[in-house]
Amino acid sequence: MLFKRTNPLALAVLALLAERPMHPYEMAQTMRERHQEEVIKLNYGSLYTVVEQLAKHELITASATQKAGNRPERTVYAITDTGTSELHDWLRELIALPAKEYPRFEAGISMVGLLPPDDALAVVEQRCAAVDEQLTALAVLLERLAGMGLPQLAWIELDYRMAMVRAERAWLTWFATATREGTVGGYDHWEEKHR
Amino acid sequence: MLFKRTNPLALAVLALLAERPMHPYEMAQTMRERHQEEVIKLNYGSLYTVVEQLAKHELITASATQKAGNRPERTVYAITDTGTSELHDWLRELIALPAKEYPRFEAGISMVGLLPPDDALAVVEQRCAAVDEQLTALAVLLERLAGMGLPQLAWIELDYRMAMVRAERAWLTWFATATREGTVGGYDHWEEKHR
DNA sequence: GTGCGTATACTCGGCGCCGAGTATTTGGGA
DNA sequence: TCCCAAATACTCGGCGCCGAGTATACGCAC
Repeated sequence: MLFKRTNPLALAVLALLAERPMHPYEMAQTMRERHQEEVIKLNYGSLYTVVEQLAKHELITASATQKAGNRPERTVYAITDTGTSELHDWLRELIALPAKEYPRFEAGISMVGLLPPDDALAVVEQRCAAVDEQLTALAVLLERLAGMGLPQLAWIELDYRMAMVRAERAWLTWFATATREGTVGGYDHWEEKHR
Repeated sequence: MLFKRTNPLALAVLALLAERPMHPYEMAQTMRERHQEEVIKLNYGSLYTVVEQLAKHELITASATQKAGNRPERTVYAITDTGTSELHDWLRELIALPAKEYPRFEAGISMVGLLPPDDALAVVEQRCAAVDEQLTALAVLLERLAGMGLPQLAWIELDYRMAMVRAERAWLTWFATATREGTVGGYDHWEEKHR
């Protein structure tokens, strides 16, 4: 059976083991420290299943079982050669080919016509405010990282997200004003239906 | 047990039944016709489980089991009052509150430093091309829908997506040139590491 | 030296999602 | 009228993901 590139957590594991051998719990710690959990969903259950999968496909191997002090045994894993090439291939694929995804907001906004126009306007304005907060939070974080002397490449994904969130913000303001002024195409029918 | 707003397919089911009673297979057909499957992931397995869940929570009810011709029995469902209010509440939540999501590309680009700069440039340029195709496909679709006389509200989610894809395209060209010219922060170290 | 909160390290049962598979019916061509 | 492809309508076993739960060990206070 071939390895399936489903859970990006497996990618993170490969990337971490490309640096140095680790045991699963340490991977989690490291991901936390580096704010990687912002980009890749992490939870313990998935982590251990993913590690097991990778081991089964020999992309990583249990390199040692240490016992530090009287702690329970820890299985330390290391990346293999096939693992390294899988890491690079997967990475290339992830960047080169846009994946079909289903953002929740798209689902929501596609049915906005089911809400009365003034309700719709209200919730869109709420989202505007929330998105503004995301934007300032991101700006603060970028400031801090740049201040720490980290190069842009180390937080390039935040740069990307900033651009995306800004674009959403712009679209939301457009839609809000178009709704407020009744200039969005089909407004008359919309307004009439909810009276 | 409370109903959990996990699978957006359940939202689609509620929205369809808000129009008129239907049996599951008909829901799928309708979603296909309206290109809703572009926005909300649809597959038969999930559809029937989701319908069952909704019925269990009395957001919908089996209103009849028809037998058209000699076809197998079909269970027709209808939305309830609690179902209708659930639909509106969920919709409001979906629009008002940005959900934490994990786009695959963010995961990929966050590790772009693992690839040698010229490899990275190549895959980013591949993505540029792919995104351009998405853009023209979207433009064609929008053209067609507008030509059919449908109001903008009927395809507002495509308008949103268009804005997002455009923003991604812009960011990609920026990153590509910054990589090509070596002006992205940390380039020297990146280039040096892969030699 | 004893108590207790926190960190460490992992487990496990369940549940939702998936999609290929099944069985029947309809429609159209030869 | 016989056959086969396409449409109709749903089923089911499996698998990946989840996150609360468990158990031990360390360190700090008093």
